Amino acid sequence: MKTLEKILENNKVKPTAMRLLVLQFILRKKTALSLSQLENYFDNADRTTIYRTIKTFVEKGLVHQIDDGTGVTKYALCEENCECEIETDLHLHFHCTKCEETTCLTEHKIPQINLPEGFIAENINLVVKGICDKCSTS
Amino acid sequence: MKTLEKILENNKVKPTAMRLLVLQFILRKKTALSLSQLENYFDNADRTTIYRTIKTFVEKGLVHQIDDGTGVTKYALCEENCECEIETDLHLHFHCTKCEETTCLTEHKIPQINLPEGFIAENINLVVKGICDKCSTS
DNA sequence: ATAAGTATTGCAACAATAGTGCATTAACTG
DNA sequence: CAGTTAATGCACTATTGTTGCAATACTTAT
Ligand SMILES: [Mn+2]
Ligand SMILES: [Mn+2]
Ligand SMILES: [Zn+2]
Ligand SMILES: [Zn+2]
Repeated sequence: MKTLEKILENNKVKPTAMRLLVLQFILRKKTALSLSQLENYFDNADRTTIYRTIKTFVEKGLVHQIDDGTGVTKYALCEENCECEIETDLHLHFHCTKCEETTCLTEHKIPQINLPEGFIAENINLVVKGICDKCSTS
Repeated sequence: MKTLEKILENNKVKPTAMRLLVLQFILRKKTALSLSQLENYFDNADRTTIYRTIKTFVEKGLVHQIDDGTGVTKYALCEENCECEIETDLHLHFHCTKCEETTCLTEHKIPQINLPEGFIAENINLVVKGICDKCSTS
């Protein structure tokens, strides 16, 4: 069980108060989160600070961004030793249309995609929409 | 070769002047387009009218929306007898990071995705980013 | 310990996209 | 032609994301 400070230091991020709080929030949450969720939770913190905190986390490879098709960027913790690019990861994401939560399916890698002649793939984003496990069994 | 009017009527859309012009523009363009591209092209037309024209086209199944990960929704003509949902289609989309054009790869269907227990898929969006055929051969 | 330099934060402002309310105009129906 | 419905134009709003800059906090060298 690593401390919050250790996690930040391992990713070469200086552990400031705000960064520790944001990291704690991300760690506790099992699904991906948006900036506005953080803004609502830390309602006396500055919007820009939260924005730049997440930006730093993304740049340092601590979290990855997810475009789940809702128009709002989501963020989730990277796996340990994760090799994901800055923009996306190789695993697929699930967006539940009922609870509106976005989940990283880290075990489910994106299958091989074959493209027409001349197209060169650099990055792939695969988002499945539907009903998540929690919502389907309740 | 169908006339523009026929295409609209087949989709139960009344052929107004603006709708015909927008449809013509979409038909001529081989790649997906954004609202701002339409706004720039029809620079004396009202933004809202263009917005609602596209919205009507989407609702009537004439075009489908594409979330290509750029943050700007793109629109492209549906194939004939296309069974695509309102939001997305079953084929994959390619976004070129060089020319910034988004292409429908209508022949390339999204492969079967298996999900963890309890997750129910309703819709899948797969976007590949990279270099398109035109940009890779020039 | 102090001063200088660097990193972080807070505030204000901006831009782009998306969307709504409502009055006006055009088209259609009897 | 009058009455009804549909489409358009204008103004305004909301949200997300982003930047500039001044004020703090933190670090490092004298
Ligand atoms: Mn993920
Ligand atoms: Mn398409
Ligand atoms: Zn759910
Ligand atoms: Zn290209």
